[in-house]
Amino acid sequence: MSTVRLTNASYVVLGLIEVFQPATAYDLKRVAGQSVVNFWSLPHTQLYSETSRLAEAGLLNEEREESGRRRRSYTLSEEGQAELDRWRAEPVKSLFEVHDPATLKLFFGADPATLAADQIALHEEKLREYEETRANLAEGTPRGIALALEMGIGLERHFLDFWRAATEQQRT
Amino acid sequence: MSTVRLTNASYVVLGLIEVFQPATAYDLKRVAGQSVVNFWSLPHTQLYSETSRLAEAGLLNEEREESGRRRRSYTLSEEGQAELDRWRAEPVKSLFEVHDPATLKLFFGADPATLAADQIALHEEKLREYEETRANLAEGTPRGIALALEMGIGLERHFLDFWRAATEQQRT
DNA sequence: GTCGAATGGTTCGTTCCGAACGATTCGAAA
DNA sequence: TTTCGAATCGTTCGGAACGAACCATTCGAC
Repeated sequence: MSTVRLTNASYVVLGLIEVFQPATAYDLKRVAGQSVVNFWSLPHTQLYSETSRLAEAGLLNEEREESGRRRRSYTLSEEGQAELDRWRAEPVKSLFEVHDPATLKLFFGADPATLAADQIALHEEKLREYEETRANLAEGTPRGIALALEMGIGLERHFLDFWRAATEQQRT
Repeated sequence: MSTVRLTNASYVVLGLIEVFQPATAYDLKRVAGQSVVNFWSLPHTQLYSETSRLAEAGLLNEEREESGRRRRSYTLSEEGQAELDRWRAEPVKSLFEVHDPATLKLFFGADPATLAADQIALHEEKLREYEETRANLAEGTPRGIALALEMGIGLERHFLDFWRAATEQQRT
């Protein structure tokens, strides 16, 4: 219950737990993998370290199975809920950051057409995934979740347009 | 001259040095700040650690001023050049990753309109920057650099559209 | 010539990342 | 009803990435 610095990764965990509690790190991993990592990427191992960090800080309650897998299961504590609510109401004054290995290589002189072929295939696949998710969205899905999905779909379309254009211009 | 693991950050440094050599970490910081960090974000301190890491590995030559600031100035070594060329020719099999605090908060239930106001202002500012950069682009600018800039501009437009739409839908 | 601001440069503690691995559970074939 | 491979579940660990904080040099204005 020492004070820890809360990062965006912390709020990923708190936010997911709020909805899916009680949940194990593995539960979070599965659900994060098709939602939140699309605009806040993190490795699954961080869900393990972050949950125990937050439990130690008193923002999560931890309960551990006595036998078998000895899973640790988490729920939001009152402090955790309060912290999450506080964060949610607070404004955001910074922009996104991107790590795009393909554009990086393009920038440093790699052949656009070669890059484009691979990137187009990958982005198409991703777009298909998103659209499937959207098709399966339940009735009462919160607005924020639906909006975030639209964000991702729009992003994929943008990248697809970009790489397609990059191939075409090749003839100049 | 031990072997180090080369990361994308390493190629950011190698790629920039190739063009601007001889260059100090500070030189890289300035030039990176308005180009490469837009699609491969990194803190400026990493340019210091990465340059010395690469010098130690023999991919950069380091020369240090004897007096005053005692700046370390770097040039590409033959091995560095070879490594960069190898990397440039190698295909990219992965997609971008994003960290967007605003979409994250949106996803977890923050008010879209409130977020949108701030985000629109920030993205407009960024877009203005990009367009200024484009306006000042020299004649013989390599194609990759121009393309990467278009990528960034398109990205900003996408985010602007998204947040504007998010505000409008508010009335539903 | 001095003083504040801008520039230049680095250190350090923490978080993030991901390869690698080990342990349970499940299902199908023997 | 064992057994073996695949899927699931969970964690460790070393190194890269991050960013706050700080100090030093140089510049410009008064």
